[in-house]
Amino acid sequence: MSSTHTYSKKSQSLTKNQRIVLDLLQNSGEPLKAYFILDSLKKEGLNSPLQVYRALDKLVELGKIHKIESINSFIICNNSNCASNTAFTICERCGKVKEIKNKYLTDGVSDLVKDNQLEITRYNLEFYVLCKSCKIN
Amino acid sequence: MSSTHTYSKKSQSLTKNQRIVLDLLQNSGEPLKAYFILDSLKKEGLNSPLQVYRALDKLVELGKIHKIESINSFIICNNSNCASNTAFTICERCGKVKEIKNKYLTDGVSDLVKDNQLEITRYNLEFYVLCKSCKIN
DNA sequence: CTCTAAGTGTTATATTATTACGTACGTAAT
DNA sequence: ATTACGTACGTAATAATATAACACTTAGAG
Repeated sequence: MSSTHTYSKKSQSLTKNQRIVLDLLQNSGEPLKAYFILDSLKKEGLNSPLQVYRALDKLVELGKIHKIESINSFIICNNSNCASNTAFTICERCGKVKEIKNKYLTDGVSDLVKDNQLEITRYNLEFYVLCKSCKIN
Repeated sequence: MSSTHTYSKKSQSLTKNQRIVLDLLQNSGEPLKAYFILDSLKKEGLNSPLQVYRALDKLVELGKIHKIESINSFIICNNSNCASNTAFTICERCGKVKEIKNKYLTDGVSDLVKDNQLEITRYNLEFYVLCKSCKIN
């Protein structure tokens, strides 16, 4: 028999602010900066940096987005279940960022580090590259 | 034939500001923040953030120090020849940072990434860990 | 000596992020 | 139904991090 409740738990769903920030990042697909997000969502009712940062913090915690530390930007997560371990390439010339999905890579890194007798709780890998189109032109 | 010039390049020696910033990081061994460095070196004649950032930028470029992006801090380089590729562990509990020197790790990462058909120009890896003493206590 | 690249010193300002405080609201225990 | 609690919200103020612009100086190559 199913629950008599017809509504889902609050903890399963995002709040309005979290939702609109996530949607923006989702639609963009690119890394966005906090204050850009703020400007973009002024019309949705976001008025202060803190509202943005709180939403971003929560979304990072949930693994729905990632922070790219070296450019102070946030990007939608392309994978599933990578709340703690992330890897990106960033083109040095055009700035394009991609999340590295290759399981071989991330597993391999984990193994290498484990061999080094470290207890890893999470990691963030940022590879600066020359992307294909920038390599050509 | 080789050049007839006997270079004693300027690039071999650091300027005063670069020197005192490097010395501070060397003596500290810990990651330091730019404004902490500024405060610490007021007595040596550093008066503005820009003086610190310029010295830091140059030292990073020379590979003598590294920036740890996720904590906006700078640390003396423990290796040699790692201007472009760096890897750190950061303890989640006590904040202690160590540069990973294990050649096996960095070579391994390079290989993994090459297999992934990326042309890497440099990378920065930040592993959050529980360090030995924090694991015990 | 002269030219040039790199560095300096200073002021002002831009960018990124957090503290502090009070309010609102959903959930679970009483 | 009332209370207590945890989480999120809104707002103002401010802290922390980093760069722009400008004029001047210095070191080294030629």
